[in-house]
Amino acid sequence: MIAGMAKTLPRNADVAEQLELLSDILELEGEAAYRLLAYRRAAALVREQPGLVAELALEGKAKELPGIGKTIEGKIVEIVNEGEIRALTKHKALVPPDVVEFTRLPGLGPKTARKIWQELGVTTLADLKAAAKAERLRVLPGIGAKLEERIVKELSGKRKAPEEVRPLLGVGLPAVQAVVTVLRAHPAALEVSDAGSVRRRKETFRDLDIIATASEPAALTDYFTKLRWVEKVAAKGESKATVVSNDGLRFDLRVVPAGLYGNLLQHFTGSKHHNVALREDAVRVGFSVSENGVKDVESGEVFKTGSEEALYEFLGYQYIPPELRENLGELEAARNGELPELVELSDLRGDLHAHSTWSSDGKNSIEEMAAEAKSRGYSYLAITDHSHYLRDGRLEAQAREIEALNETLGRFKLLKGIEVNIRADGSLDVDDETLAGRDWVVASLHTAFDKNPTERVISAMENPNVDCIGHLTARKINRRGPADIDLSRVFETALATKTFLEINSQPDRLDLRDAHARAAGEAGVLLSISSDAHSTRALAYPELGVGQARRAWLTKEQVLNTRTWPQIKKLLG
DNA sequence: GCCGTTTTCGGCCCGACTGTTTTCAGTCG
Repeated sequence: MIAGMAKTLPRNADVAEQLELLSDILELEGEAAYRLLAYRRAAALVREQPGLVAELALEGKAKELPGIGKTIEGKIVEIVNEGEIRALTKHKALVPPDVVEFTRLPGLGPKTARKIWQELGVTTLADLKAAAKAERLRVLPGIGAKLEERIVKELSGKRKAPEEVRPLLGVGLPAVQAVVTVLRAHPAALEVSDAGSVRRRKETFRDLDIIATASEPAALTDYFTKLRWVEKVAAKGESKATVVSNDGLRFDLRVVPAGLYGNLLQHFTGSKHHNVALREDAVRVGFSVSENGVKDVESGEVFKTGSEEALYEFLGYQYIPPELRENLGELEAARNGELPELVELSDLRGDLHAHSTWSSDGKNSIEEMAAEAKSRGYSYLAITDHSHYLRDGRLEAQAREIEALNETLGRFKLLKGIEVNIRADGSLDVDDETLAGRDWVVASLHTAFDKNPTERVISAMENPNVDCIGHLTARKINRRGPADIDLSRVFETALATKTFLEINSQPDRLDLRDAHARAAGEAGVLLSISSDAHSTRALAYPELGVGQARRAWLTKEQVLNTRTWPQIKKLLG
């Protein structure tokens, strides 16, 4: 690329999408499965990278990522130079676009879609529905009345939203924790745990998984389906049930034999990619791993365990915390005994981003916020009300209130903070002299997210009064995508200017997100985990932020507010 | 197409469920 040439590189999501589409199309053409698997793995990997994989590909460094080789790297370069993978352009012309859509229908996979297309000449969704209605699909071997019926039903329903909305962790986590608590109290229950993506603290989820052992499995399952908030029982057997709650959340309970609890908890915690990689590793040393145990292929002996820890140990790994189980390097690190000791919620000593009624959207007074922070065991709380509500002498009045309260709070300290806006031109909406009088200054983007966001953040960091950047990309999960921030430049500037970055714990922000926070940590940037609370209740949000920090492989040392306020002050220089 | 604590060639996770079948392929997680 020519130096200085402003060329917009494709986002990782776009690269991944092209790789996935290519594999879908090739599969419909009958291509060998393992090439497709390689594309799909590469796509999944690309999605989870913090930096632009396209940039790495241009430098010839994308193939250092496990799962990307010379060929796929070349395809990514094609996306940069020509907008699309050449093979994708070519093969798109060979397979009717609707045939790819066929496979999105539940129960209809690539093999069946291919047969319908090739042998019946059906190429559009409308034709497919008509053929199913006219019972013309059942002439094909392997297709019967049931599938025809299903196709008609699926295609008759109102068009589903193009992308399914996944509920937020902040909604699912308390919900699943409440159900786990209720089930544990049942006399038949022995062990009960959350599982699945929520246990891994992934930012959104599809359903909520619970694993249990019980003296009487049927009794526990039955109790589960009769809890008062259950609106619908979608499936129910002796040891497995699925229910939908009155707020639309899907809960899955599996009651498993005690002797297999470790194997099954591991299996149902996932992620899928982690489990696949773990099983591949095991195959190489002669073990076959499944939810039913670890089988020694040669002797036929099966290792079953009630403990997840024992399972990882048996396979030759350190115990891998659920938050790390994404096949992003944790297996290798665990094999070598190099996993980091992850930060925990109880490590937090204070909160550096919170609002009070001085911000018009705040629900509680400073006094109430302080009492709640104190009761959480914190030794400090930064009140960072929005700058625009603190004009015309209100800032001074607020400061006096904080000072007066500090007289009454013993060793607990309220910090005079402020959250300033980074304007569209990169300047701050509060003058330097005012900022210099505050203990703690957070600067955030709140508007014009597509207007030079990187430059604006950098110019804010270069102001010596700014201590921390709030919610860096300003995304709102399911509502607004992230601003296009050049992370490596931001990290570089953060280190040079001694500015911290935040993991904002608001359920719909979680910003920095996991991959970004991991990259920040690797770059040596310290991160604060803060609530951005606008009410006393929201001071509990850092549980979610700590989840993201753990997914980002962060240790206690890499998190700023595991320190006391005097220690932080020293770092501010 | 990718990759190596046997390997640069010859493998590539595992099982449950479903609908279609008389023994299994395809789909799903």
